[in-house]
Amino acid sequence: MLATLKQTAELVEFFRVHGVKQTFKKNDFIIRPGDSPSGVFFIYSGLVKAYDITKYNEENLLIIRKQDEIFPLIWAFTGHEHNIIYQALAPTVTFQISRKAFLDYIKGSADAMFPMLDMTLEMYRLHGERILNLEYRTVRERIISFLLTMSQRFGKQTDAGLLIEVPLRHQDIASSVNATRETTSRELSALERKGLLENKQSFTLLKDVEALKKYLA
Amino acid sequence: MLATLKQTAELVEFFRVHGVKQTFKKNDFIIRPGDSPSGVFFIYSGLVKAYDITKYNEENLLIIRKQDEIFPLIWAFTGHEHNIIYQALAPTVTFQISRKAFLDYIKGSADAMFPMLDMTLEMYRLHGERILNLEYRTVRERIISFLLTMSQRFGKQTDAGLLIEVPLRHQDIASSVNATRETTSRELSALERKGLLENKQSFTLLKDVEALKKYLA
DNA sequence: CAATTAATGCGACTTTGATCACAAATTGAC
DNA sequence: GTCAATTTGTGATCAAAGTCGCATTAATTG
Repeated sequence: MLATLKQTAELVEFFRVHGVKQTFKKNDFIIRPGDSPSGVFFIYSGLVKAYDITKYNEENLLIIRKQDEIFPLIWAFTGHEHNIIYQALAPTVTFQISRKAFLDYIKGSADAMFPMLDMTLEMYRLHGERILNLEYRTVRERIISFLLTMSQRFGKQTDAGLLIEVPLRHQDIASSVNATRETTSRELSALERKGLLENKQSFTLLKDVEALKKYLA
Repeated sequence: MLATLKQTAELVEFFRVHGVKQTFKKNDFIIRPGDSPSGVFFIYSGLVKAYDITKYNEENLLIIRKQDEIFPLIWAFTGHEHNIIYQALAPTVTFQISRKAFLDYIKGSADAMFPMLDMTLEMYRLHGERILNLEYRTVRERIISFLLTMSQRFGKQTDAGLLIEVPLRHQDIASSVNATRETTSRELSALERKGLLENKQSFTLLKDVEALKKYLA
């Protein structure tokens, strides 16, 4: 991390003071299909799913954003729009400011640049991991690799295993690993039957991380 | 772009003055398989291919870097190592400095942050495009989408069509679109036979961009 | 400019995973 | 809590692309 705690705290403070607070329930849209972003959002608490709709009308999960992150990141800096949908995956509080106010602040505050660069590097790194994940040739391997990557960002160690408290539908996982929902359902069932994990609509529990990693060797 | 021309010029100047100049011939390794980066490289001129080797011993092309870009980007900032291989795709001149000197400079110069953030955003955006590309269900569509994306970054309009003067082997394209070399060869041949493009080892010419785009509709 | 190495072309065959089609289960809304 | 909507489970079938194998062509190097 380049940014200091102080720099990060200042950024949060900027959004709290100058931003418009909004609260979202689970499944509420923050940026709807086809909408232009109305401003730059800072996630004060909660989880936000970013996805797009393919030409086959399927959701393609791009990334899940969490506390202290900003979206839409590329638009915030470049103004470049893409048809990305942002939807709360959990009760979420955001602070929103206009793109202009955001850019003015960033350009005027050297300190604010550090958290921004950190965040952008992290998003770049995450996308890089997703690309590397695709090297695996079977859907099973890619699912395992995807879940292990998710656990780095969202996993909590419990006595039952590594818990990922993120609502992931099979379609979400499927699109992340470039497979169909059906194949993904079948593979998840197979892994559950082996006792390696437990996948529910509100969480995924990796019960035997070591055994899962063996699949990737 | 956040950075001004002046800020970019200063960054180039920093590397020129403090960096060690190195020249590479086509196909020379800059960072070899298994090597730790010896420093942060700035591409003064040329083209650099970043790829990794899969567990099936195939090359997986990650990104092609060009003039005014820095690599390895994530390592430069975070120290996080990846087994990424960097190889010159054309005669290339770089200036190399130590990671420490790089970080000292970045942290001390607010101006240097802007080109860095621009660069990182662009890399993030490119990876995002690659992920979106995978929404296409057939190899043919993904190849076309990949080549169109490449043309945004490397394409030059000529009277014969959009010319991408980058040496792309079929394996490079194949790994970028998650297909095998063989399938990619067959699809490229089919597209050549239709007169839509011409693919040689040193360049790709998109002869009928409109017809190619129709495949993606 | 040979000779060696690397990259491409393509046939024949196989397989993974896509597709289609519902039933069952889970979740959300009223 | 009940009903509707969404999500998941799974069988049967099929095809797109993977695999294997080797000939041909292009590029590199001494």
